[in-house]
Amino acid sequence: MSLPPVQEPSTGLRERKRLRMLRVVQDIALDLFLANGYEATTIQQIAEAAEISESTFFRYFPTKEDVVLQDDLDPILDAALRAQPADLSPVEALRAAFRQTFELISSDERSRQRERLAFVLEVPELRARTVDQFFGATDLVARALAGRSGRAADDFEVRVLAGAIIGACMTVVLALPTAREDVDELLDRALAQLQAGLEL
Amino acid sequence: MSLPPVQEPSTGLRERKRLRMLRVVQDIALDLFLANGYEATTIQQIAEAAEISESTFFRYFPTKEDVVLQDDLDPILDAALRAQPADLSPVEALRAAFRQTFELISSDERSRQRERLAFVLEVPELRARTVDQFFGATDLVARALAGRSGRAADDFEVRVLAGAIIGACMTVVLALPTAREDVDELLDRALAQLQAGLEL
DNA sequence: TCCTATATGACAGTAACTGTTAGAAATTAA
DNA sequence: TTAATTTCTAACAGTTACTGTCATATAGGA
Repeated sequence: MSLPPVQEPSTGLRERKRLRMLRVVQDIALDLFLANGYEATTIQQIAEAAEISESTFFRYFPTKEDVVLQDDLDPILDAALRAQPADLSPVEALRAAFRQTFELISSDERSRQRERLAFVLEVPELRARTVDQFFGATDLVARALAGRSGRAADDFEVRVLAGAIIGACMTVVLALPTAREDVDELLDRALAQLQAGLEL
Repeated sequence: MSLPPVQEPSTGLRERKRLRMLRVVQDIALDLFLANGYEATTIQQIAEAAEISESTFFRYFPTKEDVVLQDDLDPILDAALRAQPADLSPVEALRAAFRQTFELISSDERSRQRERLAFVLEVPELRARTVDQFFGATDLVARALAGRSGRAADDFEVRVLAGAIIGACMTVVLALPTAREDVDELLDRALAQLQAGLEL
């Protein structure tokens, strides 16, 4: 089960070369950041290490932050969630979607991703950018809940429930860098707790 | 019931003058932002309009964002939450704390605050900065939950529950600009839904 | 009233971007 | 293969947020 690129259609040499170079730049940048710190590393240094111009850097990534943040996981999770059978409960569907998505990440890539996440959470500038991911995820879950319950996606109660679910997942992500368990196991525990009710 | 300054101790003339000027700058800056847009408004323009130097602006606010974001509400909410009687359920305590905090805001200030919130949510740079407020709020709630349930604040289940509560509140904040109801009413509805269980 | 501490303004400098332009490389057509 | 066209790239100048330094001014205390 290999991880397919999101947009297959444009498969010219130029596009593939660009994509490959883009990943290389991300890799080099992360190494530099981890070694010398985020602020201390300039885009000029990244450009020099990757042997591209600063112009090209900004054509690849709109901001310095995006060189760390950009990945293709969101649409994959989205697709996985939509692909879940309709008779699953919303939380069950989410649990399954998470599991499938994380299975796509190979085990050597997994430690790197974990390192990246820890770094994102500890750099204020990068951590801040995760808001929109949370908001987007809430939208996603709200739509899934709406589809499975027959209510509107902008229904207040649907949105509150979606927010509670994502909020719980959020704490898992935060706890991850210091936890010894795997992501999917912690997510599973959190969602199971929600399914069982909110009591302590 | 007037809104007391957070740090009473340093009440020198210099300090009061500084604080008053700081609020004036915030007010002028928000007007400029609302009129011309966040990015289009430079710090130079704000400084000129407020008749201070750019140096002074940055001595007041560490970043351009903070001139919009900085306020004293967080410690007040914190104090209100701590002041709730111990026999209230966690969610009940939170509802009461919210109600008390919002009562402190006078009605003419309230529309201004609402305008500000809508603006913060629509400017990516400002919206991004709300993450840490969410994380901080989750910590706050986790501690409150821990204190009321006799469990540790870093207990996994405590944190998941705190995350779910804050996640639900988050959707309320997001819905606020387009809602006709008041904040405290919507928060109350959301928290009541959580208390009743997570079903739809 | 003098002395000290702190706030302020002016200045120079850095780094993240933005926009433009010329040239190189890849795609398409002949 | 060659020619025409499109698209990617490098180089450059310019703007703005932000940092650090230094001289000056102003408030608080003796």
